[in-house]
Order: sequence, then C-alpha cells, then structure tokens
Amino acid sequence: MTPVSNEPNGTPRLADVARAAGVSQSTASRVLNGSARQVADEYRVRVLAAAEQVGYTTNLAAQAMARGHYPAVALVVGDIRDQFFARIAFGAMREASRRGYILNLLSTEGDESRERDLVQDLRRQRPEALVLARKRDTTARAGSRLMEQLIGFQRESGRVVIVGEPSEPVLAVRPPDFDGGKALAGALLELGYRDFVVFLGDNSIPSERDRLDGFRVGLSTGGVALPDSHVYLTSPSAAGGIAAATDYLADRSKAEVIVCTEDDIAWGAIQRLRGSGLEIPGDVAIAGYGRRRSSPLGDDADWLTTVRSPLEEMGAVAVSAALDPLASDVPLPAPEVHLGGSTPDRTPPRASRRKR
Amino acid sequence: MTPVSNEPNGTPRLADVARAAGVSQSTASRVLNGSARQVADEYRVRVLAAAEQVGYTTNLAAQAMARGHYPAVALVVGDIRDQFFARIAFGAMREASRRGYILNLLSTEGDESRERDLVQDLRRQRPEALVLARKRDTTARAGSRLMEQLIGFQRESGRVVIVGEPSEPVLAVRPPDFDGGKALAGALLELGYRDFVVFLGDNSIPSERDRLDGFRVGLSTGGVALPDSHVYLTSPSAAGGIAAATDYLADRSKAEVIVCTEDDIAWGAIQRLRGSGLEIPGDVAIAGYGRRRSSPLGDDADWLTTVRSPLEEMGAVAVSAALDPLASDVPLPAPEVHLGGSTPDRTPPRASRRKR
DNA sequence: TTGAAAGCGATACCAC
DNA sequence: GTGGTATCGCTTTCAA
Repeated sequence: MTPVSNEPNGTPRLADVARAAGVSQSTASRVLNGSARQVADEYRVRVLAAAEQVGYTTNLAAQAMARGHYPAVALVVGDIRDQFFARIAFGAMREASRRGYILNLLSTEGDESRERDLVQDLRRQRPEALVLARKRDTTARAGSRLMEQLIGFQRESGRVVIVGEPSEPVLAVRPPDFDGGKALAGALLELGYRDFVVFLGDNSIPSERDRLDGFRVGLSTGGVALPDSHVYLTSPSAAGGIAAATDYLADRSKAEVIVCTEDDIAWGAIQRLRGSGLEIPGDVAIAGYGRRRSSPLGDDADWLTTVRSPLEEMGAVAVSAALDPLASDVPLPAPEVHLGGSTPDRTPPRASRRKR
Repeated sequence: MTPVSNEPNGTPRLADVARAAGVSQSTASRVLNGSARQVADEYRVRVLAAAEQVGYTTNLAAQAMARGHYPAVALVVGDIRDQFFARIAFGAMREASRRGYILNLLSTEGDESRERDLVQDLRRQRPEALVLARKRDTTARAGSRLMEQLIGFQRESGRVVIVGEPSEPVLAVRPPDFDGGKALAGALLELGYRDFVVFLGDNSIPSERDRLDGFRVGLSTGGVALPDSHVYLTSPSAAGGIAAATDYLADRSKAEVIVCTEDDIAWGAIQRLRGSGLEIPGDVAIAGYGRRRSSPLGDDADWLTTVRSPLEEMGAVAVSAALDPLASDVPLPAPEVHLGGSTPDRTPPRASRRKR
C-alpha cells in the first residue's frame, strides 16, 4: 500500500528533501546537483537545510541513469603491489577524487591477456574514462580484440588513456625516460665520471631504449661518447644484472661506473660483482633506474643512485586527459635523479680514488 | 521524435535484445540477469544469441536503480603505495572480482581524518560493502562522527569490515600477529638461539603487543623466558630502531639475537649497530616482522629474517565477510616465517660462534 | 512460463 | 525562476 522505496532502509530521496523544503523536486534537484545555478537564494537555502536535515545523499545510480553516464573512471593495472602500478594508482585516485569521480580499480593480476575480459566487463558500468597502466605494449599479444574493445569503449563511453607503453590509436602518457636518462648522464658527468658502461634491459621496450638514448645525448652534451661495445644487452631483472655483470667481468672491461636501465639489474649486478670480490663503489660505481620507494629512513635502498619517474603525476595526468580532452597537454614533471653512495663524487681528481 | 536513448552512442539496450530475439523484455531480462531461471530453453538460446549479436552489455546503473543496490565494494586505504595497503587491496580486488563485484578504491592519502569525509561521499554510491584498511585504530581520533557514518552506512547499505585494528561495534579482520610472533620464536629456537632481546614498536598498538605476546608464548614452549628488561620499547620506525639500538648498546647488553616487531625497526637497528662496529649477524643476529616484498631475486631484503602476514588473504576475507555474513569465519592462513642470513643456524653448538 | 505495465530516483525539457 | 511531467534502462509483480 505505502509507496515502496528501493532505497535501503528508508534512505531519504530527493522527493523527501523537496517536500521538507516546500519546493518542487525540480528545484531541489537544481540546488543539490544541477549545474546552471538559477535558483532564488531563499529557496536554495531552504533546500540545503532540508537536505542536511533529512540526511540526503544523491543516489548515484539514479543520477547516472538520468544523466546517461556514471561519474567513474576505471583503472586497470597489472599488480597493485608493484610500486610502478601503485604509484600510478595513487596519482589517478587523487585526481579522480579531486574531480568528484569514483575510481574503480581492476587488476589483471599479471595475466595481461585478461585485459580484454576486464575491459569487456567494465563496459557494464559505463564509466566515463578508462586508464590502462602497463609496463609494455601487450596489445599485440592480447590480440586486436583488446583494441576492438578499447575502440568500442571510446565510441560508446568515454576516452581511453594508456599509461606506459603506447599502442597506436589510443592516447598514451609516456614516462619521461629520455629526459631521465639525460639527467642521469648530466649528474654523473657532474660527479666527475667519464668512463661509462650501460647494462640495457631490453632493446625492444621503448622505456629502456629511451633511457639509453637520453643517456647518450646527455653524455654527448659533456663531450663524452658511449661506444656500442660499452652497452651490454640483457634482461630487465636482477637475473639480467647478474648475466650482464658476468659478461662484463669476462670482457675484463673496466668502467668508472655501470649504468643500469633498471634498479633490479643494478641489484643483480652488484651481487655478482661483489661475489667476484669487487668493491662497490670502490672498484666500480653503479647506478640504476626506476627508484621504487619513497626512501624510508634507514633503508639501504637509498644507497643506490637511481632515477625516479613521476609516476603519480602520470596517473593524474592520465585521468585528466581521459576526462577532459582539453587538459591532455599538461606537462609532466622531470624525473628526479637520486644520488646515493653507489656513485660517490670523483671530483676533485686529486682526492683518493679506488678506495672506499 | 525518435525515442531518445541515454545510452551513449547507440549502445544496445535490453529492449533491443528482446526485439531481436522476438521475446518480451521481461524474458530477456530473466535470461540475461535474473536469478531464478525459469525460461524455456528455446527462448533462452534465442536471447543469448541476440544479446551476443547486438553486443549487449547490462547497464549497471539502471540495474542498480531497479534492484536498489549497486554491486560494488568500497575499499578505503591509507596510501596505496604502502605494501601493507597494496597487498590488502590486491586480495580485496581479487575477491570482489571473483564475486562479480566492482571495487572502488579510496585513499585517505595518509590523512586519516579524511576517512569520515570519504565514507560520507561513498554513500552516494550505495555500495554493498565497505572495507576500511588501517594500521591503527583512528576512530577515536577521527571522532565518533566516523563511527556514526559507519553505523549509518551499515543501516542503510551494506556491512562494514575493518582490516587491521578493530574498533568496537564494527567487524574486524585482524592480522594473526600472535601466531606470527609465536612462529618466529619457534623458528629461532630451532636455529639454536636461546638469548633474546626484543625491540618493541609501540605498546599501544595491538599488533605490536600481539607479536610480543606470541613471541613470549613461543619461547616458553621451548622453556625460555623473556624478562621485561630484555624488551626495549621504542617507536615502529627505522628511527625507533636506531633509538632502541642506542639504548641496547648503552646497556652493554648482549643477546644472541634482537627481535624487532617491525622490519623498519630492524633496519634502523642494523644501521646503528653496524655504525658501532658490530658485525651482524656475527656479533648479534637480528630479525624483523612484516616482510614487504615478494622477494625479487637479488634484493638484499631477503637477507633479513622476518615474518610475512597474509595480508592478501585478509583483504579477501574482509570482502567475503562484508558481502556474505555466512563466510565471515574463514580462517586466515598462518603467517610465514622467512629465515634469512641475518639469523644463521647456530646448531650444532660446536660450530664456531661469533664469527661471520 | 511469458508478457504487460508499474515503478526505481533523478534529470531536463517545456510551459507558466 | 519554478514546477509539472516525460523519460532513462531494467526489474518485478501480477495476470493471462
């Protein structure tokens, strides 16, 4: 008999507010959610008071249905426990919340072929934007069906932005790896290093290449060249670092500093080099790339010289770009070079070298 | 003139599927979303085919409005970049997705007083469950207004579950810290240690106390007692470790092993002890608690003996419990003791001691 | 079993 | 400015 509400346990509806304020539902709606503010102050105050009084909260689903879109942005990550994704998520979350959007988090849990299914599933929600964070371009492997999904999504819902490796028709926010490599080169030159070796993680990953390219350009600014023979190609992991270090030792090379395109490579290399009795940085200095932590006091990780990409900002920029096409050209902050004990100052030259 | 659809760019609606299948919308609904399956097979097949053909996806907002609730669970974390929260989020996400739920991620960004506002805002969405992850009970500080919000939420929407420190009338999933402490004691006894000192992070944090209590109980099982004078009270951080180690050195204590209730404390202590010329584990072994990483090869962090709590599972259990009251008694897996180089085997006793 | 029709809560067009 | 009122897409009685 009594009107049935779908709101759980008598949560007040807009109509309740309107009644309490003695205005029409339209007016209440305009005050509480509408954009074009064209309500007399007197009414406005009454509505606000009534809403507060009855404890009204907008029913997002109803609003979404009436408006035709849901104020949410979906973020697909690989594994949120990975700092790369966590930092992106952090920034994305902050920006979404700043804009009054809800953030839906989805995870492929490492299985990137799941991206397609996730996106598929996502579409039910009609979020306004979709941000895909990825370390490498898996679109090809995941099949063009993912691309179809993305394009479908863009047609029917909002925009898609990829953070990390770009993949053609979709907008991407790339990490400033070139700049980071260049900055690292500059910093090392500044410290007095002139003789470099690079452990490159993967020739086919754009980020890795960019870091190397940037590094080379940075060196050339200081008039230093990096011959190809000084670049050890390996894999972007600690195991890769061990392998590259092994090759390096076999070559009887001696550089002043080894620059790795990933921190993990550096850690592996350090392990291998120390295992061979080398002192670091005494016998050879070392630097990484991709600093993970926000340096809690007392953690040895601060010791490694490395570069920190502005991942939080990338997440935020991705959300902005996805939600607001006009904002797509926000510049990213420059990567931050962290100088640790692994690359001590070599200047002035008369100071003792090769000594811890 | 033509019927206006609020669906973006002609996304098919249920009515389109029904038409294509030549059945009523009710039938289509029953096949595609309904629970009680009471549709003739012939129709069922036709509907499914039609849905596939036109590329139908349920409009969640519409469904939510009709049903009265949104299939989402909200997760409020402190800072997603923190492994504690990231691992909980990971588990929560997996469980939510397994159940077909959407996960909304919110962050207080370290400012726990924001919890209240977040929960307030959250209610717009009418999610079915709310999971709050927290390292300590901040309800008191955030004022009882948070508690009011939570209770309000429970009344009108779903259930609230807290992961971490409990706070009265709300269900909580606590980390098995007591068991972890006990297990660590057992493992150290097994390695031949008999003389212990504990650096306790904070007397008022339940987790810290539980670890200590569990540790004591574990020791007593081996007939070993831990006098109060062997417990150094400090703060749960690297700085706290430095402070405790300083006290320890001043006391001229000598234990076989220092057990810290947080990894950070251990790292700080290590730094301080080494700074005083002590060899670790040569002069004193050390263990922590709360292992962070999933041990990437080559990372020194594996070296520290520590205990890893089942945070992923806690996140998953929290979601289950919030969504499904019946499932609230799922047991958590036991914490995992990781033995590293910081606590070498002391048995057999005839082996050389105090020597690296 | 199936279908017609009445909502669900909010928005927005359209007169007044 | 303000207030009816017709949707929005889907679920769910209620008859047939």
